[in-house]
Amino acid sequence: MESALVDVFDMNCPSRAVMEHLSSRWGVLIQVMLLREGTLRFSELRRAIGGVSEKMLAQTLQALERDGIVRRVVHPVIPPHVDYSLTDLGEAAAKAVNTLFDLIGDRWAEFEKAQVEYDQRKAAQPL
Amino acid sequence: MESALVDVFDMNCPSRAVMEHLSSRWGVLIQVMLLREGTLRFSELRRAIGGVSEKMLAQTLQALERDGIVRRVVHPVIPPHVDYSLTDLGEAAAKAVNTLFDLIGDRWAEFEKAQVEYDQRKAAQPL
DNA sequence: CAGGATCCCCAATGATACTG
DNA sequence: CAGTATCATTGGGGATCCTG
Repeated sequence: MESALVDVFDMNCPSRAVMEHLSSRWGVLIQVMLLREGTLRFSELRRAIGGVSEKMLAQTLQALERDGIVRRVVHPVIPPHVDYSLTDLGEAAAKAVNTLFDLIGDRWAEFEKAQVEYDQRKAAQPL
Repeated sequence: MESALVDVFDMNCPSRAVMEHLSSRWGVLIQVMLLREGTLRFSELRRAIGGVSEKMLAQTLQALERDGIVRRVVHPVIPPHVDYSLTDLGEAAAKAVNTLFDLIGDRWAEFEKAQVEYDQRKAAQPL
């Protein structure tokens, strides 16, 4: 069971911020991509993750690095070369996130069915 | 392996939206709370989840209901009584999300350590 | 009690340009 | 290449009031 001192349901517990980094829009994609590929450069991540801006990628990577999820390795060469990979802690987090991805992929038909039925129910009751 | 037709790394794939609902700020808290408690009323959820507004709770619950994650049962009484619980699909999702919560709780010391070290590294290099 | 409707605003996000 | 700095935008999100 979880420590009583770390309560993510408490608005002011710092764990809430970490949870938000882990589950953030770009954070989840970065984690899963790094879990699959092992190590990627900044520009590789940018290309792999559709729609992410440089700013958001850099910002999200920094948050994840600070939380100990992502490892950042700078190779002192010109032009610059920076590698990103998951820490041990990050791998554990990424695996959980990846479970969500698999769930969506594996049971996609159920998601679509639920959405269609919901929309039909809504459309059927004007007021 | 996952269907090639469901690619969350593709900006325009509808699965991206579902992933964002599942991992949204309030979505993760709702899922875990319902996983723990089974069934809760609107006001119970509101009280259980620190800092959520009525608007965001209603809005997030609707998104999760549409995706087939949350089951909404209305009891036709006065005053109104509405129960929320997880569907089978929702339970699978919630378990994955709960893994993240446990990770944060169990390894919180590592998160804090990483943050402190990151901040020290930053402070050590003025420019 | 469960939410719908409104108003409002700040912060997250993105586009662009620039630098080591 | 790997970012940082700046600026513009908007819509997420909250507060409030109202209703079945």
